[in-house]
Order: sequence, then structure tokens, then C-alpha cells
Amino acid sequence: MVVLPLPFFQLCGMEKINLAIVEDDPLIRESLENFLTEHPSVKIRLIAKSMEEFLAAITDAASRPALDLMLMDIELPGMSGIQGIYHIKQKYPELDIVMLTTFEEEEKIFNSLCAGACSYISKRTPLATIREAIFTVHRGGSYMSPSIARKIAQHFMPKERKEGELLSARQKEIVQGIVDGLSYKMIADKLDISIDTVRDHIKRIYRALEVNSKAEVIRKSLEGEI
Amino acid sequence: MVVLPLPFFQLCGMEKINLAIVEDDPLIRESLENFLTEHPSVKIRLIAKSMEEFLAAITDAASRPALDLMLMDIELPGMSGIQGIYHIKQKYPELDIVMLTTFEEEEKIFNSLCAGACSYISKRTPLATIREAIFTVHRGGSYMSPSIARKIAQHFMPKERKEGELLSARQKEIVQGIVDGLSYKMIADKLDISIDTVRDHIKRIYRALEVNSKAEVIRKSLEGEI
DNA sequence: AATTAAACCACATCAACATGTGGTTGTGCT
DNA sequence: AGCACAACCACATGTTGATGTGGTTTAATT
Repeated sequence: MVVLPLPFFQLCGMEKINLAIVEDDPLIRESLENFLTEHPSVKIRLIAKSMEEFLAAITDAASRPALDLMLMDIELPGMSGIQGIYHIKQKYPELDIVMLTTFEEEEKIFNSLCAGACSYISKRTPLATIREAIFTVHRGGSYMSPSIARKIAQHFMPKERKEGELLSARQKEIVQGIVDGLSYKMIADKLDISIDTVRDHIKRIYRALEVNSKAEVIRKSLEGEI
Repeated sequence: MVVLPLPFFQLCGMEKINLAIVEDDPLIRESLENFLTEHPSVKIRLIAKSMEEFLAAITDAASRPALDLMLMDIELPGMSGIQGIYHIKQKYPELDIVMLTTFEEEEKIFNSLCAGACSYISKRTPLATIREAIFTVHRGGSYMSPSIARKIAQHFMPKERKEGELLSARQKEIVQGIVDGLSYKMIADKLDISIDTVRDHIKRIYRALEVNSKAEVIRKSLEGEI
């Protein structure tokens, strides 16, 4: 995803971003540290080579650093970044977790998001972009690398039209109304057709999907089968 | 989401992006047209004020313009942008659809993505950023505005456990039956209780969840709210 | 003992749903 | 021209769902 960089002054006056980094590759870790340390709005509080090292450093409340955001790899020696999120969130419930990784397949992406990551960046991303992403996340937004964002969009996108798709466009509109919890009358009013037309569409939808109730239609729809 | 702008030369040599715009607000429509027309890599093929106008313009295969990408609002007079995606995809199955809208609530976002949009941009986004997003999408990536990306991340994020769970164990069994598409009678038979007991449970479930229909219960359940 | 809550149940009314049968119109195809 | 299909519509019947009111029993808590 591409946007113009925010003017520097927009971050002046803000508190510093307390950052942690968990990265096993020494070159990447040092590049990140060197680059991010240069910016006056970023304070690197903790750097670790593994999840175990990181968790050990935050176990004791007395010595635990205040953190706003962390950059974390997925593939780490020992516990993975994804597995570590659960433990991290116990100590820092409000922490913004940004995954920084080479993995771009759906499983890793959604496992990260479902675990609690709020941003997912490909390691092929320039350092300046990573820094902008940190600022964006800190302001309450999120950053996904363009290829990641595309995968997320594709996750939701209807699957490729199969030969002989089960439902027509109009029928799908009716289904959407059902899924939205509308009554037949409401659907009729919304689509500007008669309630008997809605009933007729529903009869055909039930026949096509081999179901006999609204509930079954809703479930098929929400589970991506329509 | 924020990234450094791509160097201009990266797009040189590429074919022009054949673009369509569907936007009812005249000021926005003209701003977009004027700004995007300036770039040599963008060719605006079609502009419409409504979905109906757009669909009318693409009905005839002989006069239908070649399109690679379109920018579309959601709230349009008559058919909404989301509703129109079904029809558009029939004529342009491979078209990249970028939603450009003021709406930022989850329902619109996910309805758009589920309908087939591959990018969702807030109207508060600068024109230069919109143009960069067009290039990103055309290259196979996607762009989501930072606030949109955050909502998507939050959609997957585990929900905070509320104090005092809403439903009892038995109620959850009833809910499972509803989600499975069972009728009241079927649930009664399955749990070996009377249909009036099922009705009573459902009354209490509806009150606890603040809903009034099976459909809403199913939706809340499949979306992880129960 | 008294109270509360969950689970169970009954009866009632009205609206919505599921399904059947029958029809017209417009569009696209052969 | 004839056919098929989608979309539209009407009327009908029986079932299911939503909701209201009222009740009993059991277990846990105070």
C-alpha cells in the first residue's frame, strides 16, 4: 500500500513511541535498531533475539519497560511470534503488535491477525516505510503491505465463479437481505418488489441450495458457501 | 496506511490503466477526473453519477470500454456501489474494484470486500494517495486506508472477554441448535425438552443479546460474539 | 426460612415463514 | 417462430417463530 509520507511535524509534540523489537536475524535486527533509533519520536526499550528472551525480560513487573508498540518476526528460534502474542498480551493488553516477516501466505497472515496482531508488514518493505507504518499504527490506524492487503481482500472476495453458479445476482441480493436479518416485507420494500416476489425468489434459493430454512441460508452465507 | 511514493519511472513503459469512476458528488467526481487525467499512465474511460448510468454504459458489448480498475462510491442514488458489484463483475470478471467512500463502519467495509472489492479507501484520503493506491492495486497489491486496515485487523482480533458471560450453558446449547439450522421442534427433540421450554430459552437469549430473530443470533454466533 | 436464579412447562395471539399452484413479461438463444 | 429462463406477481394453506402471561421445581445463597 502506498501513501505520501506524513509531514514530520505531525509527530512533533507527541510522546515518544516506546518500541520493542523481536528479531533473530542479526543484520535485520541491527538495521532496524540503527534506523529507528535515529528518529527522535522513537525510543527502543527492548530488543530480543527470541520470544523466550523477550518474555524473560518482561516477566518481572518492576523491571518491565513501558511499551506502546512492538515489531516482531514470526519465525523465531523456539516459540514463534504468533504463539508469543498470547503471552505478550497478558502483560501488555493494549500493546500494538506489528508483524514483520517474509511469510506472505494466508495462513500466517490470518493466524497473526487472529492472535492479536494489528499490522502485518513484509520484510521486503523499505525501512522508511516500516517507520511510517509504526507512526500510522501508533496513531490508531494500521498498515498492511500491499501484497498482504491484497490477500486479505481476496480472503473476503467471492470465490471464482464456478460453472453454473447456484444463484443469480438478484437471488444473492435476496440472500443478503436474509443475512442482514430483514423480514420478507423489509426485503420487498428495500428492493422495491412485492413480498410474493421475495417469497418466490426464496423458494428458488432454497431449491438451489438444498435447504429449507432461513437459518440454513444464513449459515451457508456467513461460512462463505454463497 | 503509509508508504513512500513509488518512483515515477517504475510505471513508465507500462500500459495505461483504463479507469472508470462512479461518484454522485459532482465536486469529488471532477476533482478525481482532473487530478487523475493529469497522469500519463491513467486513462479515464468512463465516468458515471450512478450505478444505473454506469451499468447502462457497459451493457452493450460492442460499445463497452476496456477497463482495468474502477473507483466507486458506496452510497449512490438508486443501486448502491456494493449492490452494483455483482452486475459489474458479470461484465468485467477480472476488474479491480476500489471503494472510495466516507463510510468507515465494519458492515460497509466487509460487505464491500465480500461483494468483491479489493481495496477500500476513505474519502478523507489525499488525491495523491488515491492515485498511488490505484497504481498499487493495478500492480496486484491492495490499499486500505489506515483506519480501514485497523478495523480489518480488529475484526480478526480476539474479543475482550466481558465481565459476566451473557448466556448460560444451556442457552448456548440452544444457540448451537439455532446456528445448526434446527427448528424449535428439532432442538426440543435433540435436547429432550419441550418445545415451550425451547421457546422460553430463546426469549431469554434474545433479551440477553438484545436481538429479535434467529438470523441475528446466527450472525452474532458465526461472527464470534457468542 | 426466605430469596433468587435457572430450568422447565403451558396456553395464547399474531406475524412471519415455507411451500404449493398458477400466471405474465422481457430477454436471449436456436 | 418457438423455446427456455429469470424476474415478477397473486392466492392459498399449514407450520414456525416471536412474544406475552402465568406457573412449578430445584439448587444455591443469604
